[in-house]
Amino acid sequence: MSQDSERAATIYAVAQRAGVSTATVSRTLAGSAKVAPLTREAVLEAVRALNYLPDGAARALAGRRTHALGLVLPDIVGPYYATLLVAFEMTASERGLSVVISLAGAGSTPDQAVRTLAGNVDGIAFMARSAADDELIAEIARRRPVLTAARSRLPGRDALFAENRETAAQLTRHLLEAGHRRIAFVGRPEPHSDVGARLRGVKAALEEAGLEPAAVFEVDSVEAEGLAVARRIVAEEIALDAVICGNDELALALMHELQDLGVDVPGQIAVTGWDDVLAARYVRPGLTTVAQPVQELGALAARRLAALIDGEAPLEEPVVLPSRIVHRATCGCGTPGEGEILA
Amino acid sequence: MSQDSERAATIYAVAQRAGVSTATVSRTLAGSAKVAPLTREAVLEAVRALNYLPDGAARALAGRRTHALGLVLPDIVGPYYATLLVAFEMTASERGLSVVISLAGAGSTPDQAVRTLAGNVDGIAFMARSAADDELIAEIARRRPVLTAARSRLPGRDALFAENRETAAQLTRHLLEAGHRRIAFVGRPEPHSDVGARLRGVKAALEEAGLEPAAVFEVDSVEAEGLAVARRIVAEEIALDAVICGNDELALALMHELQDLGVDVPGQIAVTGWDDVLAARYVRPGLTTVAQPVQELGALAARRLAALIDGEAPLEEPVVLPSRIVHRATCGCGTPGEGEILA
DNA sequence: ACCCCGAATGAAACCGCTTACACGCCGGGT
DNA sequence: ACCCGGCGTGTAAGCGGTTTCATTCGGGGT
Repeated sequence: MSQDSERAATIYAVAQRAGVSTATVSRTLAGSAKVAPLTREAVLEAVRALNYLPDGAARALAGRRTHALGLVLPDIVGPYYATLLVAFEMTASERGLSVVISLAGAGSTPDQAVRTLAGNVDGIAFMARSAADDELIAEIARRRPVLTAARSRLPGRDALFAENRETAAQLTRHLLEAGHRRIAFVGRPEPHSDVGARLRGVKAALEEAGLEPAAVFEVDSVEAEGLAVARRIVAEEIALDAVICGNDELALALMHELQDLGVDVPGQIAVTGWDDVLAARYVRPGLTTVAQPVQELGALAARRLAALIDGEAPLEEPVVLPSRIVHRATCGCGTPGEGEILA
Repeated sequence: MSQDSERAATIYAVAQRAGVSTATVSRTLAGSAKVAPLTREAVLEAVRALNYLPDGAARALAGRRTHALGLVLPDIVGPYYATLLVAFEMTASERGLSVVISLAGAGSTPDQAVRTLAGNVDGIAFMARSAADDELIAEIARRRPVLTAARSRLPGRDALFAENRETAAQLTRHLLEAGHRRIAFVGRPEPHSDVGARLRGVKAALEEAGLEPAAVFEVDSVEAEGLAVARRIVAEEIALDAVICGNDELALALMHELQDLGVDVPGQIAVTGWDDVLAARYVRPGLTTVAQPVQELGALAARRLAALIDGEAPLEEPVVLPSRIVHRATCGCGTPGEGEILA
């Protein structure tokens, strides 16, 4: 046996040892109502003596509050979700709430997992392209407060976003100002995805300049695809001044391979990414990319969800947090700004 | 209001609508005991019609099982913990268990958070240098199955590790074979930490060769420190052939700065890291580092914890999973092996 | 001395589900 | 025809807390 076999002490045992009723123990521990100092001491001493651990399930059942937030994420590794998660958890735990996560991998039976999750928490935040579809979220929303982040919005529910479109347009204009004309995009612009919004921003900026994308490579955001695109560009001699990638993995792989194939970055082809991962700082030349407000997104999600659970009204409008272009060297603008390694 | 105000359907409502008792509903949903096909259908239809969502708290209370695993991590971002977490969650969810995380940040009041967590789950995995100390873990262990990973072992409890010492020794020997003699170590070797074990391995291998570390820079594993160490090495003209870093962040920052200061890596100074982060593949020259079996660690932790909860006996011996040196170019051995970007 | 009030506490009714136990029913063996 | 054994189902007792409501008790005001 891993744990001691003595049956765990209950609130009744504590009450008995302290010579009070369970109500008093409960009140003492909750710190809510008034308890006479002497009584309080007796209770606390009994708690200590019995190594009493309140049962979360019983507490949740009686109090009609699990004090837990659900977080549904795609099963993707990488700094983006890790950062989000950390910020979410920290914010939740500051408020005494715990976090139950569910990685709605496309493979499994996410519906059931999400439903079970819903039965175990006070509210759920659905992040990005997690496998839960709108219909399922709507179903859950009828029973629990719910919120979405970086994901298509549900009418009447809180929605959080990191800015994509305008930032992408800005990035594109920057590239245009640096003299690039033949600009390509790499990434799969799925309907309501971030990457889709980025492509729209790029197109919009290009259109302002009377241009259109020199090419759009619709590939998944994984390293192997970046590599493949680089090879295609060189092999098929696609004439390009710059390529805007939907994320950093893509950009890093593409740039690395371009260099291996003898292409000068950014001299011949400029490259940009999105996310500002660690590697973006360390490759040479430094990768120009976009830093998203991931921490803020995670923290805000937890805060809003807690507010909704406390009965606050949903926000009228989606919240859009600003992203920030990090100028390094691969955009070829010649004036690298910040983005250096913090000293 | 965020969610519909109609009171959520309970098992009683379902039973009534289906014309059966709550026991039958429970049995049907649990899929455990025999239920007549017709009855089952009636129940399921009632569940659907009422959009019934079982209350996890009530279920846990009655069943004396939360069906949840606790995971305590340091509040560190980076691919290591993200990968661990993903593997842990996937493995848990395959078994129908949910995962409650707690980031035991050194700052907060981790003890209380961990205790509360313990009251909400069937068992807890303590990972790496999370803020929970041995005493606290021992206290929890008296009430719940508990396991540690990449962390000092608790007598009588399961313990999982990634190999550190021998791999570090191997890495050191490799450096020696490449002709390096003056070898330094960078990282803070805290008592039971991974980094400590790595330093011991380095020292052991050096000793075999009749050497000792040319220097040990005891700094935290953050970029800024790597940068600072690089500057010291150059400014103080410390004569070094190679520097083994406790993790990749340190190695990347150090190497980048060394290069900026005109030092040839690995020509003048070889550099190695630990963890095999994404950036290790993309810097030039490619960073030689050590890949840890993080996924396996996470998955195994979940599997073992589930087993302990099911009453299995703890393992007699700690489990040590092998790490793997990824040879790239910064070790200066001239024969870069694998570690290329996956095509 | 009496009354009233508030503070501290206790009794007990839930919260929604699981499950031990009991029961009714039906079919096969004797 | 009778008995017995299972199967399918219902009854009801918890699981371990929270919270409402009532009760007790000690003072201060008049």
